[in-house]
Amino acid sequence: MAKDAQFVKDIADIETNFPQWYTDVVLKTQMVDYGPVKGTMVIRPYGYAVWENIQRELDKRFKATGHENAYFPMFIPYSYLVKEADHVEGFAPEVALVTHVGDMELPEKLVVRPTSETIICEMYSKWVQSYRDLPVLINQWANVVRWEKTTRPFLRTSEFLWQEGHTLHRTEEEARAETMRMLDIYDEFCRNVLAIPMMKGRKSEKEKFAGAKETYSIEAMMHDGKSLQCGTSHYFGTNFTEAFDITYLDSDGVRKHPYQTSWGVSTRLIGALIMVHGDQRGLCLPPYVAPVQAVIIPVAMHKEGVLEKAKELYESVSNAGIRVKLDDTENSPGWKFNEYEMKGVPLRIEIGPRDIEKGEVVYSRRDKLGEKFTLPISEVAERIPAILADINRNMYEKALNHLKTHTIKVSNMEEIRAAVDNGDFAEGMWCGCRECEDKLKQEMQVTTRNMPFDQTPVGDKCAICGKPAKKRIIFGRAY
RNA sequence: CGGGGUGUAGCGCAGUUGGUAGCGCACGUGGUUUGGGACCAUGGGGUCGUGAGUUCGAGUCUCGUCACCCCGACCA
Repeated sequence: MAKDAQFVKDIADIETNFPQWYTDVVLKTQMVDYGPVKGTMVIRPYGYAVWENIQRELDKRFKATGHENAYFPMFIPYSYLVKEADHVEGFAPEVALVTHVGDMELPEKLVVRPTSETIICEMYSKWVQSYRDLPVLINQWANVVRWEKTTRPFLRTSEFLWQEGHTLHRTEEEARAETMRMLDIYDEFCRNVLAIPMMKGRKSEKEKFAGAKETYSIEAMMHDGKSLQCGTSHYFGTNFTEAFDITYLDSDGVRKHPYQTSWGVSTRLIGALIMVHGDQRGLCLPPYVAPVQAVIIPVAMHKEGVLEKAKELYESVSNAGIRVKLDDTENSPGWKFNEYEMKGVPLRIEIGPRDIEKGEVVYSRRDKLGEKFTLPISEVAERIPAILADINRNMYEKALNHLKTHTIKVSNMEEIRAAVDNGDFAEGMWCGCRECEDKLKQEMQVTTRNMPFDQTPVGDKCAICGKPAKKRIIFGRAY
C-alpha cells in the first residue's frame, strides 16, 4: 500500500474518506466538471462517452420490446402539474419555474420538467381514442430539472439526463406486466453491461413515486455499503389517465381509462458504476460501457519498429470492433500505466522491443491489478472479446460477493443500527406502517430500500416495533 | 435551510508582526530519455472570490457578500 501511495497521492483514501474519493475521481478522470450554476454539472467527453454507451445498450433493449422514441417539450404549463394531487405535492418544492420572457411576465408560468408524466398524459389524451390505439409504448431521452438542496455530480444534480418510458395499456394485467418487464430489463442491463448486481423489489408507500400506485426499484450497494436507487418502474393504474381524462372506446362499446406505467434510469447510473467498481487507483470501468476498452502502450517507442508494430496492432484490434486507443504521446510508459488505471480502462496492452522479438504482447487487466499476462501478437484481436467478457464477469462476481457478504439478517433496532454502521444492508421484517419508517429515518438515517420479490419470511415480528410483521424488506442508508 | 470548512496562476498549495506575490505540478521551446507517474536548460502565465472599511501601505486586519466542498433535513 505504501507503494501505491506515491501513485494515488491526489485521490483521497477510499476506505476512510469515500465522499472525497468520489469527488476526486470524477474530477481527475475528467468524467465531469462543475457547471457555473449551483448544482449543475458538465459531463465531459470521457463521462459522456459512458452515457452514450449506456444509451445505446438500453435503447437496443427498449426497441426490442416494442418501444419507440419520441421527444416532448421541456416547458410544461403549470396547470398540468397541478392535475394529479400527489404528483404536484411531490414535485412542486423542487420545480424550476419560468415566469418571464425578457421584461414581459408570462400569462401562465411554465414548469421546467422534473419528469414528463403530465405533458405526456395531456398529449396521450388527444392521441388515444380506441382500444386499437393501445398499447402506447413511448420512450424519451431527455434532460430534467429538479432543484435539489444537496447535489453531487451524477448522483444528484439540478439538471440530469435520463430516459423515461411512458406506456398506456388496455388492461391492468398488461400494464403490470410492462412494469415488471422494464424492471427486469434494467436488472439484466445492469448485470450484463454494468457488471452491477441489483436488488429488485417494491418500494414502500413512503418511498414510492408521487402519483404512482406502486413503485419498483433496482438498488445497488456502493463500496461504502450505502444504497443507490438506480432505476425505477412505476405502475400507475389509472391515477393519471383519470386526472388527465385519457379515455378510449373499448371493443365492448364502453369508454374506459387505460392503465399506465412509467420507468426511468438516469446519468446516476454512471455514479453507481464509479462507486461500485472503483478502487484506490480510481475508476474501474465495466468493459461494455468503457469509452476505451483497451489501450495500447508502446514501450521504447522510438526504437526499431516499435511504433509501426503498435500501429499494426491498433489496426487489427480496431478492426475487430474493439474501442481501442494507441497512446503514442511522449509521456513515459509508467505515467501512462497510472493514467489509464486511474481512468479505469479495462485492458492495457504493452508492446516493446522485447515483446516484438518474442512475437507477443504483455497485457494487464484493470480488475486484476498487479498481474501481467502475455499473448501472441497474432492472437490479440481475436482474444480480446473473451477477455473483456471475463473482466465483466469477474467485476460482477466481486460486486455480488460484496453485496452478499454485506447483507445481514436483522430482527431488531439494535441489529439494524449495527448493520448499517458497519456498511451493511439490513434485511428483516416490517409491519408495514409509516410510523416505523419515520422512526428509523429519524433515529438512524436509515430508510427502507425495497421489498424483494422473494417474500419468504425471515422472522415474524417487525424489526422496528415488534408487532406482527407483514413484509420482508431491506433497510439501509442511501445516497 | 442548519453545522463545519475552503476561496491566492489551469490544478494542488505556501505566504511570518500589514511592507516588491511565491512553490510544486501542468503548459511553451531546445535537447537527452522511455518495461510502473524520466531529466537538464529555458520561457510564459496573477484584478489574491467579491464589495466596503481601517492604514502612508491590505493576500494578511474589520464588517458585509458570493461561490464551492463536507456533514444533516428533502430527493433519481
